[in-house]
Amino acid sequence: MGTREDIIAAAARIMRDEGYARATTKEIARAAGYSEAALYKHFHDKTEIFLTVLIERLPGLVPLLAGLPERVGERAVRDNLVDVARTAIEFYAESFPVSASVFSSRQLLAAHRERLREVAPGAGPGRPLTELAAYLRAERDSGRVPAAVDPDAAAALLLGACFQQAFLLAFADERPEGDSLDALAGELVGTLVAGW
Amino acid sequence: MGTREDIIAAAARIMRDEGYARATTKEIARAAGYSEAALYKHFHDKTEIFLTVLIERLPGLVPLLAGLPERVGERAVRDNLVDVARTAIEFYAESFPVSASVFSSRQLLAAHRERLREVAPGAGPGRPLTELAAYLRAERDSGRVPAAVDPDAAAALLLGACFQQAFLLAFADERPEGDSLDALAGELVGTLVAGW
DNA sequence: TGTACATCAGTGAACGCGCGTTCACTGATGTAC
DNA sequence: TGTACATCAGTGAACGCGCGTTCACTGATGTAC
Repeated sequence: MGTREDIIAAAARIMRDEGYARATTKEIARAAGYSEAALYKHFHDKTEIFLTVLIERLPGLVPLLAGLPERVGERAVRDNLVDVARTAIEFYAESFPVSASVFSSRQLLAAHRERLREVAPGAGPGRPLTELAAYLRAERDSGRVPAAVDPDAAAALLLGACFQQAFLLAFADERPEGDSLDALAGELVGTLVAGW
Repeated sequence: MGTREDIIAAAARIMRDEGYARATTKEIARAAGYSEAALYKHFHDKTEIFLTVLIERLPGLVPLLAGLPERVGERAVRDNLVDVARTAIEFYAESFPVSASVFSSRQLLAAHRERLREVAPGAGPGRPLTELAAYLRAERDSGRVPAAVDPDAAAALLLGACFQQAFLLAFADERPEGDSLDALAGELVGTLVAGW
């Protein structure tokens, strides 16, 4: 792992565990095992470190959702959705404290939006919804989901619930735990698809 | 409006419009029309100002949800839910940037949780879910919602979706706008209750 | 091969700045006699 | 009634601190001849 990666990893860990306010250049440098001055050999300023963490260290939901198209027609739709819900809750719970920091100033938010547009157009917090909706649409076309179901709204309901449940967990300073996580994912999906 | 209220209002406005990082004592004092020193006649420190804003200035969802019990058996359940969804999206969109700031440090989050427990036990970000679930349970008992519906999961789906949609709006720096807000609320509720 | 120079990751120490906070003070209002 | 004192909201100016950032420097590695 190179110096740059050390720095990003340290910054990500501090932001997640201690919060954005505690992620000072001094702390990041110390945790990474370099001098503060070294940070500036690899990044233009502190904002760049933060934005890099946001973009490079939080791919998270992409792997599972990218695999969804292959699951069309495989296993029960319901089981696929429970997988999605479980993963989404875990992902959001871990990333929430870091992502939320982007709202600490208007400029930071704007800079992040801009960066995202340059580096990974189409990505961003709305991406998972689009991908899940695409999966549901495909299943609907193949007849495994009723024609009347609105894929976008269904995706918004399920991922929205996961997002908020993760927020509530983070707020209470709890980690999503195995059994109750499975139960929660099952109940959300069960209720969503109750009429399908 | 007394000095204390002036200060809280100014702090709330700056936090919402500019972000937590910009809400310095200097800015708050200037916006409120007092000296910085005046802040310390009314609050112990800056954290207390912030926590007061969080607790006193964001009652938001309480009014509508408090009115829900009276609506049991009145109007269509679906229409009541659309009202809830519309209000919830607006509320979350406005409060998200401020609430998110609580994650900027672990201590701040802990202090807020503690404060909430002292001042308004039972309140907090999970409260709306509890209240909406109670409403759904009451409607279920009166036969207007199928017995098979899980009120907690249904409330989590609907309010979770509103919460995340508000996040997406805030992220894109957009305000929820009339027509599309109605449409969104309608689609979410329609999809949720499709099978009821 | 040795030698002279260039490059570059990384450092220790300092920098200025803006932050939250505190100080001694003012001036208006209330109170006792 | 006037007078002496207490109280208290609010101020201007300063404080120390920790922040992000920059500086001149080092020492290891690569390169040309």
